[in-house]
Amino acid sequence: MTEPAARPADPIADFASHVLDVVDAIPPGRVMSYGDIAEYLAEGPGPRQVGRVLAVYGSAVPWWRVIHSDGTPAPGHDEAALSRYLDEGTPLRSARPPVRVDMRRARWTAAP
DNA sequence: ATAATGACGTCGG
DNA sequence: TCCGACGCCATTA
Repeated sequence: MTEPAARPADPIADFASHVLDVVDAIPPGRVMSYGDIAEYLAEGPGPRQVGRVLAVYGSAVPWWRVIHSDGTPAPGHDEAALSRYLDEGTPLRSARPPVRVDMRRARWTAAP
């Protein structure tokens, strides 16, 4: 091999990859919280890092299906998110600011 | 190396 | 219901 050294495993990139994969698997009309995803991956550093991944790579996945544990969408994107929710028929507890998804009904578990 | 920041979550007032 | 304080942890200044 002409590689200078074994490619250093990038735990961060690996984590990000898994996060994006999970988000992409959330069906329309359903949502997961940052904490849910962190818990599902179970080896991730925590919910905040899930948020970081979405802040950077979120444009490539259905980011509006990832919200806070209290049902409120990502800060600064509540307007765009609401539009998606209405379109997907996501159960809402409040369709007017503060926009809130009905977590009890909309919460999705990354079922295999 | 220490401090501040951030697409979080939980608790107390 | 709304807001602030803490704890958490990678990234940035």
